Amino acid sequence: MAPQELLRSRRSDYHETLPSDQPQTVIGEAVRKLRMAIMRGDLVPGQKLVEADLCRELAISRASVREALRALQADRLIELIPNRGPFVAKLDLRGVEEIHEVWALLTGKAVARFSQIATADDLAELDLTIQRLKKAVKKRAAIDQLSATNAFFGYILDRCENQVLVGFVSSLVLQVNFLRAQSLRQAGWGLRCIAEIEAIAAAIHSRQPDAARQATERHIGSACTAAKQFASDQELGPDANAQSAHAAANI
Amino acid sequence: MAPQELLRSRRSDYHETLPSDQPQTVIGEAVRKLRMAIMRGDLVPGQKLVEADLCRELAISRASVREALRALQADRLIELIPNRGPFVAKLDLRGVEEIHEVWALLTGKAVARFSQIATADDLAELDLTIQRLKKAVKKRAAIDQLSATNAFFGYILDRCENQVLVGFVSSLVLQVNFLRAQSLRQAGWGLRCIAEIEAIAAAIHSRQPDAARQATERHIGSACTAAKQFASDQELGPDANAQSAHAAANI
DNA sequence: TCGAAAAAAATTGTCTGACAATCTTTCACA
DNA sequence: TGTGAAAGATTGTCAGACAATTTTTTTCGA
Repeated sequence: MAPQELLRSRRSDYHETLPSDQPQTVIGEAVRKLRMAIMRGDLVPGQKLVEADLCRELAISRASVREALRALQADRLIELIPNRGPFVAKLDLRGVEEIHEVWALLTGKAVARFSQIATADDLAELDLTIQRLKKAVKKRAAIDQLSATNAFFGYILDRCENQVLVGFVSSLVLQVNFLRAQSLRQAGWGLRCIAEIEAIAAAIHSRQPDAARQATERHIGSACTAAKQFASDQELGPDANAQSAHAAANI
Repeated sequence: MAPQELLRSRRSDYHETLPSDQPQTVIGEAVRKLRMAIMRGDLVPGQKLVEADLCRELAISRASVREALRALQADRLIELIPNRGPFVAKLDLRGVEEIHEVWALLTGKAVARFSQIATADDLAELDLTIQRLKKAVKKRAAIDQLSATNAFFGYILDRCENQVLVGFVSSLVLQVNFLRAQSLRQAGWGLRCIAEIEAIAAAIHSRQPDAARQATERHIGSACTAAKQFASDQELGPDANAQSAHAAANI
């Protein structure tokens, strides 16, 4: 009923950082908008989407909406249930754990390798992102904090020379981003985050791949703990959907 | 021009083993068929696909074909180039390496965990798949050999309690399967494969997670070496496409 | 004869409209 | 107060259309 306004192109989001392809096509644009809406939490997990509504919101045809939804489905951002339509993907506790587990494994690998091949410039660059992170935490700018964290790992991933790895990590980040955004607000998380990331950086600086990996896994481990507090754990049965759908009506 | 006949449902393939969802919808079925055609090599990497042809082949509408293609695109099995249409994804040497690298990492993790939690029944079950593998190698049944190998790792992955991990590995296998099928024919690969997998099994039996992981990484490492021999390395410029497209005309 | 320019044919991106099959909601009734 | 049937939504899929773009073919001049 009430327009959901997925389309407002609130730029200057940290989101731009991650996936920025396919700008030219209507469908690519729709995928981008929907992805952002989900990451940002405008689209609530479990919420039922109605194709006709999305057509209106995005001002595109149903055929295009459906193509976009297919793409999102493959990213596990939405579920397409036959004859029932698309739902924003929901993560239970276990799902959050699984994602973080793989995330830690992959990122740990990237960090370990990075610590072996990083140049002096790389290290300096990395330290800059840590400065950014500190500033963001100090001024309690949650979004900037996420952005800086992403920049830190993004820099490392970009240099690890494995696009497959980068793609997988991006996909995982996309899936839990809406939880991360919430857990950021948790008291004390900012400081802990700084400490953990500095530990990683220290290990990298001293060229200790294994220590760097372990530090990374610890960091993502605490991110997991934080995220789990916000995961829609309760298996409330069929009501859950209706509920979140309602919650989303007034985006 | 000449019909490509993607549709012939050559069953009793090992392919059924891996991805078997969405049977009920036209699009899901199309995705399945296209996936198999690619894995099997009926659709040559780099080949240009024409939507209208696919409509004819699969006997479905263009809208449906396009939805299916979107799904395949997300799996990196095809590339969708704006205004130029879909192409069967091509892997260069580096791509093959990257895939195997991540594959080894993820599978290594799964094997390590499995070796910690496997029950006696699990171990027995695992040994059965090794018997199957040996039989397949002995009678030089390439397909059965792949099937048995998949069964071995599939069993382990299924028990590792992480769907995300399983999903990623499946996706990777899908992408390199057509290469694996070729490299199987390499002389001596069967025996080496047996030896490597037995090494993994031995480490699992003796509950040595780390040894098991290393053995796994070694195995996938040699699979990578084998696969690389068949990867379309040569960057032949624009002709490459035309060429493979032609090659595929007589499927 | 060879390659560039122009014309023709194919193909893609996207939309509209349609309709049967399948959910959901509503409502009357026991 | 529950329940089953009717009415209303929504999805799955198709057919057809058309501008924009790409590819192929044809035409021509050097």
